[in-house]
Amino acid sequence: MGRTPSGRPTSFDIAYRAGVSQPTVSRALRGDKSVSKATREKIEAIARELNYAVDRNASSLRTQRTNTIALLFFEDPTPDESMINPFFLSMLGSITRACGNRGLDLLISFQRMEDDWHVKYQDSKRADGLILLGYGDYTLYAERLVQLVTAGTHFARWGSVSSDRSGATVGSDNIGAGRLVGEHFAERGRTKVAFLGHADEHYPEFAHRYLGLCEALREQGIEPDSALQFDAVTSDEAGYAAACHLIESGAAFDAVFAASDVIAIGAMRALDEAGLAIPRDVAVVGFDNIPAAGMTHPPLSTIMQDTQGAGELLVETLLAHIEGSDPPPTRLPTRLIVRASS
Amino acid sequence: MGRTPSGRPTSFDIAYRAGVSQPTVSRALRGDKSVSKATREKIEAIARELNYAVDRNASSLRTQRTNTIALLFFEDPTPDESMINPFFLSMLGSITRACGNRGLDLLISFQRMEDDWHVKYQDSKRADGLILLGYGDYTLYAERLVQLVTAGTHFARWGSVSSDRSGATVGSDNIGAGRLVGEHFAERGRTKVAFLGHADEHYPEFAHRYLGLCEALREQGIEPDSALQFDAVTSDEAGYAAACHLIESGAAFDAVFAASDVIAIGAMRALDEAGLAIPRDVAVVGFDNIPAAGMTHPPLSTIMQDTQGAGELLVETLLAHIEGSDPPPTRLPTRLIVRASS
DNA sequence: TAATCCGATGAATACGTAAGCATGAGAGGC
DNA sequence: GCCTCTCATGCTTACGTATTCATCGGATTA
Repeated sequence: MGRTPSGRPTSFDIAYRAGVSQPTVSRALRGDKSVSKATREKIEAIARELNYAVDRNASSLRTQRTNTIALLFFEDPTPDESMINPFFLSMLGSITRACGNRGLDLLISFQRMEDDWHVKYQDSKRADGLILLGYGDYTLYAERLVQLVTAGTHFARWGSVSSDRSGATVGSDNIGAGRLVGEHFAERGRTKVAFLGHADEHYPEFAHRYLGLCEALREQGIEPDSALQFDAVTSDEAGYAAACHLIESGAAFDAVFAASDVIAIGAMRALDEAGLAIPRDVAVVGFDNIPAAGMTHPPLSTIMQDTQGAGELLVETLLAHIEGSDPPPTRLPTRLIVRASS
Repeated sequence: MGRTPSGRPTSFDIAYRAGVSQPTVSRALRGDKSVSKATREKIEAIARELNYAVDRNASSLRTQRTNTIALLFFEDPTPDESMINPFFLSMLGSITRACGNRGLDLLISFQRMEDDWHVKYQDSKRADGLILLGYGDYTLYAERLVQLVTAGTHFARWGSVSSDRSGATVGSDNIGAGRLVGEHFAERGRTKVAFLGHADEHYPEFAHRYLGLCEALREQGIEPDSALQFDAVTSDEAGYAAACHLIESGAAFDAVFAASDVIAIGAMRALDEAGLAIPRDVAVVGFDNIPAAGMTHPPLSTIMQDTQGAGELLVETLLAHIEGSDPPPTRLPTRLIVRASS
């Protein structure tokens, strides 16, 4: 009696039972200081008893905050839809954790990018902001970013840091990572280093990795040979194909730096089929430290990115942006994991 | 003029500009038949022009529907938080796609299970229902399921189908899959088949796989030896340990059926270290067909589950449940992928 | 003792939408 | 020429919360 006959209890029901008004219930449950301790405890007890939960839609409608962020993936169209880059899955894990720790809900979508992300998520009040995880042609992506910025959308993206200032950005120090690999090869006495991955503005992260590699090699007195760079997007097949082109080119090489582990795995298959021994004939280093990297034959040396920190930082950056500040881009350090392939 | 001075436009702003009332705007944008074509088009044009998006909180508050579902993971506590079972990641992909196709938003959480999922998601109107993906001790999980059922929560879970009827369930035909493996080994002339994975009520999916294996072997006149079953949860290390126990037991065996690919991968390492050749000395078959299964040495034979169909079916089942029906449990067929390990 | 102030609470309202009911203008039948 | 019927639209309200403002009893101060 005295409450909604059927269905979930509302703050009015709690209020009725506690002999107070609805606003007092709202205040009590939100921890407002102005509610006396006795009243608060009474209300909390009743709320627990009735399994009461604040209606998030009503709450969000009133406060204009959802405490939800949307995680969106941008990717090159692939034939196999079900494959998700393992590296981004690891990011997904760290982002979910970062959100969980802050009491934020996480909405995810792998849908191909459309024109209206800002409309669909922020303008419709589904989320307070967006986190963008992308791999694929950056120049296509960049257009959308500009749209988002002009629409006033709050977002933080993972990617190449220095390319421009379209919104808040967090990324690995790709140049530094490339340098690590270059130095590593130089130490091992490798001088003819091939790079498998795009090295142009369409894939700025890959380009930076290549740039760092070249810098380090030059510092060691080794002149990198641009004829040893072969385009590849992140896929097994692209890695295989790029390695085949490298082999067919007839150019001499004793090391391969693949712009991602997935590329490296494809490349190792090609090298193997060509009768080249790893690491004796060719040292191979990948990028991302995906789980599979530890299971190849031989196990793949690779660059580990700080996915844990990345998730935290992306969420933190996004929240700062939502609060109105303009957080500076951040570059995260990387680490070289040396395994048997190099 | 005539609209909210700053901020997003509302249906009232659209109405004002179109010279109609707010309800007409609402109806027009929802495709209500009772709005004339001319009016509808006018309203749609203005809405597009103003970048109008329906406020989801207001809409959900009014309709009591969120068009959102929550995807929750239940798992055994692991030391390494960042590792997510690759099989479930593949499910994640198919579920996101299934949701996307239906215009549903997907909320995800990997948070350790708490007492109040129903409160947190359904009672608070964050989601219309839940999809539960779990691996880990089922008996712990089952308690929560009962709570959810008694709370009237809408949910669909992935898992062992026949164990009980706590809510809507979708799962693979694990017994049938076990039989496929048993028949496969029998064809290959293997008679002493070990099983790595729990086979009790705590892990009913694994138990069914074992059951199917035993059935098939018996039909081929081979009596399965329960001394060749060794417990293992899904982890690399558990698989390695189980295989070591098997080897140390001194029992003769010429085949290993691992309850998951991750277990199989750990087991192959142990077999390798023990100097046993795969498949010459021991044939190995895994379960799940994770991406890494194709990259082991030798490539791992395994059971492929229909993750694509599973995602669709889970979403479909959940929606049916939300609509009030009580969908029957569904068992999805599996397929044996024969690679070099068997 | 009267003026003041503070802590705790209640009354009223706004957030933006969707749905039920009422209304009015034509169309058609007789 | 009147009545009914349909179609398109407007009026009003409810969804459940959080916030602003007003209130009121009691404690504090001069």
